[in-house]
Amino acid sequence: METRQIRYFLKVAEMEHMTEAAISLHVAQSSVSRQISNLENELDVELFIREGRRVKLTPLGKIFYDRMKQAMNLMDDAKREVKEYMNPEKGTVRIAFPISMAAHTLPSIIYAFRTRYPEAQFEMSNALYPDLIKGVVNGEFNLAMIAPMPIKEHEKKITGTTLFTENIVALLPLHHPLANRTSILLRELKDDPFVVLPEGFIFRDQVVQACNVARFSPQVAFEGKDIDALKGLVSAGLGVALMPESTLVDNTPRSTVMIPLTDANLTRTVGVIYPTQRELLPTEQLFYNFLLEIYERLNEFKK
Amino acid sequence: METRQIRYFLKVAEMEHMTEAAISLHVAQSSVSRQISNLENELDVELFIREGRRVKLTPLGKIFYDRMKQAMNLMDDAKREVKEYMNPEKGTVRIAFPISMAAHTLPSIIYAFRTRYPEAQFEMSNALYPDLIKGVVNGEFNLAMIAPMPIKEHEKKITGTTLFTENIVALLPLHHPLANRTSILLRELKDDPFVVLPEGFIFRDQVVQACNVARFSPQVAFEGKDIDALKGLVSAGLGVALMPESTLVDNTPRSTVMIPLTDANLTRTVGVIYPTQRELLPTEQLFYNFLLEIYERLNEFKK
DNA sequence: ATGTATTCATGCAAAAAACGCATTGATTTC
DNA sequence: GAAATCAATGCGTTTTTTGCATGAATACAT
Repeated sequence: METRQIRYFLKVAEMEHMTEAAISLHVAQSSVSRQISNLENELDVELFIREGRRVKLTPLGKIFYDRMKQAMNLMDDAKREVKEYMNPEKGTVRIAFPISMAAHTLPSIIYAFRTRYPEAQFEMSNALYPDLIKGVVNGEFNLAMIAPMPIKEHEKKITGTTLFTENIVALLPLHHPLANRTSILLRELKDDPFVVLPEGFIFRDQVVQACNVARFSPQVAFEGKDIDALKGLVSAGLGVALMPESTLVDNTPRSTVMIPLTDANLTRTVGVIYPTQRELLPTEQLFYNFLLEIYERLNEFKK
Repeated sequence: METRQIRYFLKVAEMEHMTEAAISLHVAQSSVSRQISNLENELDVELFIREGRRVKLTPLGKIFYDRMKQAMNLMDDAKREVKEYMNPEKGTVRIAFPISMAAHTLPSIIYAFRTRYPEAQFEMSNALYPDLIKGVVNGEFNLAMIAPMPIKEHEKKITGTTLFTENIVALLPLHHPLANRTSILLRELKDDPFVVLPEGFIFRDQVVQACNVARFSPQVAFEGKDIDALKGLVSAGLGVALMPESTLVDNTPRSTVMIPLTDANLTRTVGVIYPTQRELLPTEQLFYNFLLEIYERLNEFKK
């Protein structure tokens, strides 16, 4: 069982297609086919079902995939750890975050971090809420920004810290009747069309729940698959939206206005998580400490 | 980073000797040397210090060793899991246990298990108390019998069940003044020479502590490095010993006599542990369930 | 101190493994 | 039913690994 075989296996499993996997791996299709075959021989097990011209993982193959994914992540991390050990400030931070932080929160953190450590590298990916947690648990990445902070249920496998609490605000088109107010109550929007994220996004659920607390069900007019899409929809006058305040800092779209909500508890907690079982890589540890330090000072300042 | 390199690396790290590692791996020394060198080149790091004709892990090498050990255990386990998936009853149970269970407890359990699953295989190893826990955590084995059951401190990483509670009894030479009694108090042995396990064995500490509870410090005459050695020492009349009852069942040595102790709480809990983070392999799961079932019935019967 | 025995690293040829190409047979698509 | 796509396989080529021989450095014994 050589890592080359495992790498080929993982790629084929993900693509469910040998030829494409071979292209993606920059080797001939025959090589991939043969290595997979060797692997199956060694394990004495069918990992793929050849149905017609497709290959799909068998149930057993899926189990094997999960295990190998984890093992390879472990090995890759170890490699990075060893390489970064001597000078962490030149290493790489691999971090994932929800789309809502892509525009402002993350960039400003990274900017600050790179001011102190100019040679640090970043690998970023965004993911939906459950995948952030899953990714941290199975080692796809070791750090994730997340909002809201997950609760007890995952406590055994992930550890984290709340960095700050931010307000949720309303974004209205400029010609909206309430656009001139300095603040509103959420319930005042009960008859407005809402633009929200699609099902599956945690922030959509938070919006709907907030409305329910304000004793109405939001009338969903449009769905946009990221925060910027929502902004566009509001900007076009197609509805109103709720957003975390940080996504609007320095970035309120044209023809819209941001209005604070005076409802109680209309906030979300933003934090960072990492796996309990594994240690952070040197550079990531540096970044994590940096995060805590920065936000501790910032929160202190707010008081 | 190929698994061949990692296997060579692990062996060299353990033996601190390339030539011996090569012999143990059934390859030429030059191959091992070359692969280690390749690995170091790829990682761009010194894994070993060449001091004279020895090789020792650098501090960084130690970190890498731990990571790789874990990764390889994961891969090996995955391989076994996949192979055993189809028919668990033909698979292998890898289990570790303290020496005190080597004579009676383990063999009788295994005998019973093999009566139901005649094709099951066993790989057994014994280890000191802390290594039992360490081994389960880092994946050297997935199951360990252990006594006493460890407490909270490791709760996050290991899970386990208490199987039964057994009495601790005294083993006396046949000509001992108390040898004809049907039971004694531990304190009656306060002036006797004791034979005990060496430092580092948990059961030694238990014995000493039990004596302290009986308000005396045992006078240690001899140390034997396993239970059978202790039995021999008692049999030769060199002292008295305390032992878990199960180690004497069907096996009281010649010229000795086993006497129950009437002190309260002179018992130890015997249990089985497995890692919280990983799932048991199919055959091991079978064995674990078997254990629970057997001892539940047995404990029921005792009442 | 000097010689001898070990031990790890390296050059080089042999063996083994992986690769790419071409082709086959099976299946899907139009 | 023809064309296209895909995975498997035979085969010659390339790459990698191995083993042997050797060299350099160190430890040990006398």
